[in-house]
Amino acid sequence: MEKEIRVALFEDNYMLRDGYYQLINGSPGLTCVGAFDNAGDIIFKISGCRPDVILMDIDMPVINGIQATRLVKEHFPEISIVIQTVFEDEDKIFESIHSGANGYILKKSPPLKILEAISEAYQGGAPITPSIASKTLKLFRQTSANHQLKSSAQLNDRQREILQLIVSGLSYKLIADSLSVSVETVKYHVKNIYSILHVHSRAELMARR
Amino acid sequence: MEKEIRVALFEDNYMLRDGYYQLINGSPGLTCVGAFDNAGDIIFKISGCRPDVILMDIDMPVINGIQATRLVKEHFPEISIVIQTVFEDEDKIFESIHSGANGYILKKSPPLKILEAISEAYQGGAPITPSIASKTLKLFRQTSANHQLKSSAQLNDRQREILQLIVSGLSYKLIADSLSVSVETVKYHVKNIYSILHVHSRAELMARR
DNA sequence: TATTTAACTACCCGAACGGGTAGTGGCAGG
DNA sequence: CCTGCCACTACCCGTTCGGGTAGTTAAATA
Repeated sequence: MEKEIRVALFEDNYMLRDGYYQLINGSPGLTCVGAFDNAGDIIFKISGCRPDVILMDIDMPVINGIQATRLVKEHFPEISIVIQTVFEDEDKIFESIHSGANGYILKKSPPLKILEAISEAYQGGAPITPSIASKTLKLFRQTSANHQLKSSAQLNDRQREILQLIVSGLSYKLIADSLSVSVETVKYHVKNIYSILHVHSRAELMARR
Repeated sequence: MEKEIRVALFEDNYMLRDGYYQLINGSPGLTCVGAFDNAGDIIFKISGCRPDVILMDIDMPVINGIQATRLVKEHFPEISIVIQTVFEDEDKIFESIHSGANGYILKKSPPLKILEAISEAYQGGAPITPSIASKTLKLFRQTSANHQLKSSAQLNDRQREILQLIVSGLSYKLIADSLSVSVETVKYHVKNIYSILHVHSRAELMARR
């Protein structure tokens, strides 16, 4: 018999975590080597139990599943991570993919599907719920389609103008003065820019170029 | 008689502003075409009075003299700006120079020196108090000396490591987790990095590269 | 051994930021 | 005329940042 797949679990809901734990350990070929209710200090936790696959809840206290995924992938790129969520939120999917997650499934998936997802991820596959799959395709069309002219394409003139000032290191107030509009207006545009480019801060914005 | 030098005044202290106004208008060859107690909406104000030289207080409400200078230089690079301050603060000098100011003098300078500074700035000179001059030289040695290996030289290993994560767009919390240290420690290092590189935010930091 | 320095941890506070919601006026197309 | 869209303004709220201050520990130096 070949090696068992070592699985670690991150899920803040006690009932769910316990359920998954039973489910995994009850499956031949799978062992749950760790179950945690948050992803704080996740690198340390991972170092302790050395999983092959991580089943990661997306909504957790301390740091969320996406951030946690990014961290793990930085230190242990060989570990497969399956992100699990209740939502089919477009942004969450986008971020999950970009955080390096291998799969993205819904919590409402039947237990059998979850076990399949773990195995599939371990074998190098990309377990994805069909409804998720279609959304990722849509996102890929939007973004990696162009990919380099992306950054400031798909922005209108005003947004591009403000983006320019943002990346010059100016604050809302300075941008507002520079354009002779209110600070609120600047915030309005920046919000839209963030949303279009799928970032959430100046730092992320500037890192993406 | 040649054209008079048109001077605009930004100074929040009423007494001083009035004094300067009298001083300038009392000098042959100089006209005070505007005196304001703050630099809010400065582009509009400047557009209204079209000065050749601006005498700018560094400490003002709404937006400070350095920010104001940056704005003016963006829109009217031909206007000469003399920054005036009570402090000989190293950082302020550094920022003033980088904001594009033409001169930097102390408020305690005698009136005659101030008038000279205005004329000198108008003629393309760089009026600077001697004590300021020596500090600028020191700063230049530190920074523009290297200029491109600057950014991460003069930082130690730990600081360079954290800088790397900062420019990747990570938050304090994520950096902390990534390095397995406390958020406070990360803040500590970032503070030092900012201080060394003379910036005050992620945005400025990333703009400088 | 005493002193100093570097790296780290911690707490505090005000300002800036991110994100949500909502309302205005103008202009285009139905 | 109504509807939708767009640029803009505004307010709210929770979080993050930036910066000041201070205390700990360990190593280096005197």
